[in-house]
Amino acid sequence: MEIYKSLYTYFGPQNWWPADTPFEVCVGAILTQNANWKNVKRAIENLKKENLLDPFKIYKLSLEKLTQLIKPTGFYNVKAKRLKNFVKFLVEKYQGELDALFSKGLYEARKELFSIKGLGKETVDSILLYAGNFPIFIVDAYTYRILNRHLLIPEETTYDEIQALFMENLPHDPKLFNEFHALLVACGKNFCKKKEPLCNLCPLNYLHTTKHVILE
DNA sequence: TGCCAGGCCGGGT
DNA sequence: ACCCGGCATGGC
Repeated sequence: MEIYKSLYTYFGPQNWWPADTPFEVCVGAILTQNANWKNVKRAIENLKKENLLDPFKIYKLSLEKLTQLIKPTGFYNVKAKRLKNFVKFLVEKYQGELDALFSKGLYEARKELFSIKGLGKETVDSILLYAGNFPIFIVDAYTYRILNRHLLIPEETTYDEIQALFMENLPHDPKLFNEFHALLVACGKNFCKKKEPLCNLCPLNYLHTTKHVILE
């Protein structure tokens, strides 16, 4: 919470996820896998321009056409298949309705999403939090690097451990988890980059100097 | 200009 | 059970 406040004070509200619909969140979550968000925006624009940002339309779209449209995100061949896997799941199992999936509850929906090839932990959790509004904390490369660099976690810490760390120390509030993750990304983009081992301007700078051990 | 981005899978130890 | 190469474009 301390960290959250520091980040919020510095960066302000992030207004995530940048999308018009829950389905757009899901598409963005898949396309942003190890990709620059600006490239993802371009790909989503391509889909919107042709009015294809819809589960049934992507379901019917040819793989080749889909591949062309999402090219800017990189890894377009695998991502096109992943999108296809996702919409196939959604259309054939839930009539294309995300709400039907989400009505199963957080952990059942999470299990279902994991069964889709190409959706890993971060992608699934992003869908659950930002499209489903479920209180699940997302861990990503920024989260890991920021915590590790400020000596809050050792190198070998896993996704599940980091997620548990947040979820055991914070109220399960989707609004809080939403903002917190977005703030960590903002911090990571601006300060805790791979270069620059020490981030003097980082609003979390105080953490490793004052030997904070816990996340509260 | 080279390194990196809001990961994930599959094959090899 | 880990470890690592492959996937690939555009930003800065």
